[in-house]
Amino acid sequence: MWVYIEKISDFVDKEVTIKGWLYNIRSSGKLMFPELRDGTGLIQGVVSKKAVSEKVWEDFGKLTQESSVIVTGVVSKHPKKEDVYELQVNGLEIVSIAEPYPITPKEHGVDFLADRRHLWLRAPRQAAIMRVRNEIIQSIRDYFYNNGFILFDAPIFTPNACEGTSTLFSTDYFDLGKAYLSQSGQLYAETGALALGKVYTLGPTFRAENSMTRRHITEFWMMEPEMAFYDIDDNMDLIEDFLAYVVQRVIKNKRKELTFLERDLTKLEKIVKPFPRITYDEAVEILIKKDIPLIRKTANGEEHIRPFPWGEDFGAPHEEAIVEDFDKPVMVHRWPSEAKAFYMKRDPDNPKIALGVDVLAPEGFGEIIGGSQREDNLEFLEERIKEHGLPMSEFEWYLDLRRYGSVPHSGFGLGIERMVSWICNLEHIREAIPYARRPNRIRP
RNA sequence: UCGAAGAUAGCUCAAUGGUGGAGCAUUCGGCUGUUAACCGAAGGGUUGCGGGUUCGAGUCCCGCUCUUCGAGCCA
Repeated sequence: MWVYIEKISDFVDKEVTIKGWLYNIRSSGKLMFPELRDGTGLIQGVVSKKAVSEKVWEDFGKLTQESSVIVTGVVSKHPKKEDVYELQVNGLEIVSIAEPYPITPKEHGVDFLADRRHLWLRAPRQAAIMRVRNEIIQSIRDYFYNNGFILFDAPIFTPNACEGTSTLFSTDYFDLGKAYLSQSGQLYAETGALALGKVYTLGPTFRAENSMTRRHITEFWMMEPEMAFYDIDDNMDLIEDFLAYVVQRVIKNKRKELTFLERDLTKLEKIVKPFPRITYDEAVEILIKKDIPLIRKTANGEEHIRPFPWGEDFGAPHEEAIVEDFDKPVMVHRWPSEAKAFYMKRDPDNPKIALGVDVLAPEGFGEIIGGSQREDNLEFLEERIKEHGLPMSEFEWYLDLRRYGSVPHSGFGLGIERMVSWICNLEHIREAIPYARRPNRIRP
């Protein structure tokens, strides 16, 4: 009977068939130990020369790394290791002998591996990450489905820029001139919220930023919920409830994979409600207390400005300093409006403040969520579009949301790959998606 | 875009300005509990590209290309 390796413990002392690939093989005279993988896990086979036919013995000798095989044998417990199973092999059918495989069980450089991403994904580590990614996305879909949200897919081709055109990829669009690849589905999600109440988008987004860091890719998946009649505080309530749900569910269902990735689960287990909420003002106080300067690049080097001046956005060292005292995601809210996007609502009590919130993941993973209450006043929004030099005509449909039954509403955007990086404790975002697109890489 | 480091065998890396090596991978042989198995042998190189200094350059100098790491920008 054909079984998958992840279910192998249900078949102890039974004969089973495994269909998969040879991951590695060791031999010791009259014994061979082929390691088999089938996409769901790894299992070690034991081939004893006296227990198998001469043909099976010889065929095992021909196998190369990643050769595809159908192996039959009896499942047994490992003689020395707890909760580890082996396959006492009695039959082998060779499906295909692999050519010399470039990715050996030894170490490789990241560029070498990235060139062979289509093969690298077969590695147990990469497969574990992909399983965690799958669980994260499924948790997100289940959370929103079970909480009354409607999946509302935003278009990828867009005519306008949400926040300036310098970071947009463009392409020709028939007789209509340029189309841009979406860098956010938010504006469309807002239309969905006013149509359906609570919606979310989940799809690829694109940023033409020449950012060569461990936290950036040019094509990434973003999940953006948008809720009518939610204010900034309702928004933060949702963020912490949602994040805690996803993290706890992934720990529960993907413990084996996270353990394999050497993730410290005690740190993830602490991700439960409530999360710390601090205002931008309080965050600046922390920076001043810790004497973290604002660093400005100048013609002849760097200028260190202290104390940290109110109104400036935070960089990596600032996020680090703010988060290091907490072991949960930190929600920093009520930002200087100057530094924030045109669609964020101004604080009615203080026009210098925008009702935005950034969520900084612990352990130095930085921003994983950006959100806000949206500007719902027609005149204010028109003003903001003018201030940002954006073409009013492109936003008429967006402004209609403020003309026809405008309501307070809020939402946020979560970067899926940053979430995966954080939960798996990855050193680089390139491992968080099957095929990472970066400024210097578009293949394979 | 800026800053730093780097590019040598299929891979990961050594080599004081003086005959380019090792481990792994590959091929062959040995071994009845291996697990990044081990032991023995063999094959494998235009030292990223172009120029310069020198009796002599992988090594020093100049230019270019590419990679990695960091910063900015952001999710």
